[in-house]
Amino acid sequence: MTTFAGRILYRSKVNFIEELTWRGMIHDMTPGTEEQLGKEMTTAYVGIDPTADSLHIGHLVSIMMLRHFQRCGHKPIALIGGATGMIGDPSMKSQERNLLSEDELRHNQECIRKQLSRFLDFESGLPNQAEMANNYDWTRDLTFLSFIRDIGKHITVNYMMSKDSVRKRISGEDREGMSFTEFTYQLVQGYDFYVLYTQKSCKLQMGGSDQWGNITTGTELIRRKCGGEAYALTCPLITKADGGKFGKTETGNVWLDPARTSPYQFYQFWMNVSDADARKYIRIFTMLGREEIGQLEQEQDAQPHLRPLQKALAREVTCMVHSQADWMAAEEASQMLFGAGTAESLARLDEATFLSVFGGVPRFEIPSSLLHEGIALMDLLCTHTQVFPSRGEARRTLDGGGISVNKQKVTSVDTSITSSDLINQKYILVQKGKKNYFVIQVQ
RNA sequence: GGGGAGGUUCCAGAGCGGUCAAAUGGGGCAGACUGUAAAUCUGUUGUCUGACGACUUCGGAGGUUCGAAUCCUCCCCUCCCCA
Repeated sequence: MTTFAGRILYRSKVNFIEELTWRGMIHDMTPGTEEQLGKEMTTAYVGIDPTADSLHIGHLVSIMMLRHFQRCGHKPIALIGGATGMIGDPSMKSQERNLLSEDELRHNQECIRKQLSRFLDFESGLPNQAEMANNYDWTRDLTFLSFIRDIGKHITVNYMMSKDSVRKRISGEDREGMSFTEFTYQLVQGYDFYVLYTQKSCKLQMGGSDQWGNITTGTELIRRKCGGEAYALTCPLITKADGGKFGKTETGNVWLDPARTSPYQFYQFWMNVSDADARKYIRIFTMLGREEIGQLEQEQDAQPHLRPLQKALAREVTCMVHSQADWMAAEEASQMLFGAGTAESLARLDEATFLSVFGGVPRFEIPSSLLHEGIALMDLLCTHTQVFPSRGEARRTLDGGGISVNKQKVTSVDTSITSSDLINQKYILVQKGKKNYFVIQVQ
């Protein structure tokens, strides 16, 4: 049909929209988005809040979108929301944000960039090499006057008020009202899109479905201010089948930084996903193809207790975020902990194996002198280590049969621990509930 | 500026002078059942104590009272309506 070189190049690649569609990653998009992507190499961005120096798995969906985008021959931009992050998006219902200093901001940005480079190509020199931007750079010196003159003039309050995120806050049952700052958020974000559109001819913004209103304010601003055509594409918010929040564990966020969430814990997070969620997540968080996933689903149906989906999911994501070695170590540890591990097999472990198995398990250190006379288990768990935050909680858990030491259930509050309980003369393995392991190491 | 409603333990939300560490629901944690799943059921959910009990909590500061989350005063904050 056409001989235009660019078209042929990009037509030969996987179709981005098709890819995301079968993976269940498309919630909504503006008309013409697919045509735009078929026409030429397109630049798209997603926003990332630099609130910490590590990403967590809540960011992973956006990252995967960018990853697919780049694989399909397009150019991804990761936009660090240094400025917008200070305001707080009303659609997230987030309360006050603390202001980051510029140093912190840059530090976080650098760390995030490193993490992103595992997913995106930032340095091949190819035309669709990924880029990073920070909206603080163009917002910092923006004056209020120029903002309301040059940007605010193009968007009516009526338009802004019609957004769900705004409407929900000013009408309806639990209206809370919103500050001017929050109200302005969509315009500030829209301005980002405008800047990227004019400076990097970025024509598409992607994000979670809660971002739809904010994104379309951007496309609207681009249309009104310079008559340009820009597009929006959102993915469904990741949910859990039981309605809980995705990406949280008892201990909080699941981070990509191994110093914050060990590869073992990371692996365990994915292993513990429910069946229903595993089907959904494996499409979103892994690059596995259709056939492979179909195969795994059949296996899951046939032998659900083997958890092939969870295993594959945990393997793929752990390898992608951490490394193959980390995955193997995590899997080995899991085998030992959840497999047929008994008190005897535990005692038989040599130190090297023990360490490799429990490397990712939270560890506490105590001086060896504590054990000479023997020590009350309660003291050990509450005062000398932080396995439990309070004695009351420790006692309650114990009463409910929730504490095991070296794989053996503890039944008495008066249990004490001595040197003879040490594995390899050095370690004590404590379980809080079935799944939470702690290692106490003697110094 | 005027009028109204309200700030309670992780959240929502009762309590409105003692019987309140504070109902109920959600969430969390643990147990049973299982497949390291879901659903269900059970226990638990301020700190210390083996237990009796002690101590710190109901926006903040004072006050009334034998006794306050509950009454009074001032202050701070939030929301709604009118201007």
